[in-house]
Amino acid sequence: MLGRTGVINTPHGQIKTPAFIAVGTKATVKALTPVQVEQLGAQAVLANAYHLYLQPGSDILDEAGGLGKFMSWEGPTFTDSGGFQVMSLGSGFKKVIDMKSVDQSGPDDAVAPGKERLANVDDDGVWFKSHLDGSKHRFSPEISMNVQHQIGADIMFAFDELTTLQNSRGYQVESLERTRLWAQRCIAEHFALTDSRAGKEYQALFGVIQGAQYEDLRRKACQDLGAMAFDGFGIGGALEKENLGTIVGWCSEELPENKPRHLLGISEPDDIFTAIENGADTFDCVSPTRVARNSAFYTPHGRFNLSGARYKRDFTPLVEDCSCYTCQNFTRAYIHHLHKSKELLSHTLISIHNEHFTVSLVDAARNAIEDGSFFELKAKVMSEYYAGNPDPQGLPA
RNA sequence: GGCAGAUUACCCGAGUGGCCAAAGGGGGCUGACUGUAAAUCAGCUGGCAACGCCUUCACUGGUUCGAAUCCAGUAUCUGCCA
Repeated sequence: MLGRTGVINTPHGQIKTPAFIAVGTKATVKALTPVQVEQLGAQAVLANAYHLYLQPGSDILDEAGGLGKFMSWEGPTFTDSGGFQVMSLGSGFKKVIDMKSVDQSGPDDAVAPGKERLANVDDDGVWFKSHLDGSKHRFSPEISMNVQHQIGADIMFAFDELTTLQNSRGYQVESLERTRLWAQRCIAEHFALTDSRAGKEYQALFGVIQGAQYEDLRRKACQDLGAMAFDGFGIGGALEKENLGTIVGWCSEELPENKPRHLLGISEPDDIFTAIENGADTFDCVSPTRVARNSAFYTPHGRFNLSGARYKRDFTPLVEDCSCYTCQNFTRAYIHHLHKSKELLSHTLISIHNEHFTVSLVDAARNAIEDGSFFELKAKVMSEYYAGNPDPQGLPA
């Protein structure tokens, strides 16, 4: 058991860990007001440097007084570095999943069929083609840090290269070394910027651990970055659901005990428990809100799609005992109707529920660690989540 | 009353002799979504005992080896002239 509880102190308050961080890529948790985000229980919000740099421009956030002030969120904030976009705009995330079983032998920089490559990596940084207007932009460790300092979140991430499962081991090694060098440059730039902004509140920098599914690479990355002056670490990269726990475990064993570990982009209930058990402190994920906009809702018995005709006359809440605003006030039939008639309120109501569900799950795990009932809770959650929905995603085996 | 035109699947709408159970939308149904190019994407959408059969393109009859497509009549609708 590597799971633990703790507290992350930020200029905008504490984060009790384990904690689920709501994703607000473009300085908004999609479809939700900050008041709603707070009331559903989220402790912090994570935005994205690449997106805010393109629109409205990180200088605007700077002028506004920083991310929190700009979006009127008073709690702690994070920014991702734009590293994820190296992959998603580079190889095309959607197609990469499809290609998993198709082509393992192609060139490492292969672009999915029918996709235009919008990012190209070199040792110094990345050329991005804006997904908004096609204009060309340069991101590097230094640029990412400057952008993130302008955005002004409490916790920032180092600029990294996220590889895919299709990349060869050779490429993973090459990429990992690039990410290591970039981490050093991020720290140097971060300190330079921190010095030049004397008097400002302390902002933390997390390094990002890559290394795909390879134990030696993961451990080495942790040792390398763990020795650097980071305030915490993100565990990122291509990982299959089955080895998520194992990989997080390797990282937790190697990384400094006294620094927080954030698992990037994970939120399915089983994954959360696996990750917490293996030492992850915080999480973020787009899933609760994205899936909500496509009408799927989480329940203790699995994830279901509210667009189904079977909910047309279902006058029960999304989840019977749920304490969220949505479940306290609305029925499945009503939200089904909103979704079918394309009313925007469906996005809001389901997002509130899904975020609340995920945040609460992590909160429950935290409490369970404290009173020693973590494994009991995990067993209960896991068995229930799959009982009503034996194979919700074809996983796990 | 006269002249001209229209009628296609749940809706809109292509198709004017065989490659047509019939393009394309919409709607409907199902599924996917894990550091957000995602209010997105994919599949299905006449019936069936289903690699084949049956019933459909307003209705009735006809021409033809073969008709959603051509002809005649009927019905309804739309313009213009009275």
